[in-house]
Amino acid sequence: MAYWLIKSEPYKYSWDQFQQDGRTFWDGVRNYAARLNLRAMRKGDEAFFYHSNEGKEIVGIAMVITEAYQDPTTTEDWSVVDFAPVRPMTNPVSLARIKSDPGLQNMALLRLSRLSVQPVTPEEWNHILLISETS
DNA sequence: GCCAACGTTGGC
DNA sequence: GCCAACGTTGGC
Repeated sequence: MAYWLIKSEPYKYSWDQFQQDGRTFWDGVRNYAARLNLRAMRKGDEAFFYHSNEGKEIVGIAMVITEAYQDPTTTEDWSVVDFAPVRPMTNPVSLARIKSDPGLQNMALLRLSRLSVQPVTPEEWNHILLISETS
């Protein structure tokens, strides 16, 4: 079981919209590193749902329900993954909070800020959940 | 709105 | 295969 972080600009696709939809296919990835990460996802993996640009915080948890398949919005070789919402974070965890935490300095979110689909280590995952529950 | 970071494209 | 130019992302 692996952990991930997926980014969305809330004005394009927000956590609220995601919860209303009940499931969605994650399209629009046009970056090779992000594509590689999408294709490495397995059913049951969980991902933090992060609002970029506006909010700049982790707002919820999503689960992989269908592994990577051809992006239906293009004939080129890109993939999408189906996600369903699991639950909102107890409290959102902001980018500023992550930046200020000595234990989270190696997160891809900080080091590879432009990567829209990125792996999260189990340690980072648990640490962020703890922050969410205690802040 | 600006700009740094960085991935991609294309000329050589 | 190198690297300059360019476009995009995303924080501030």
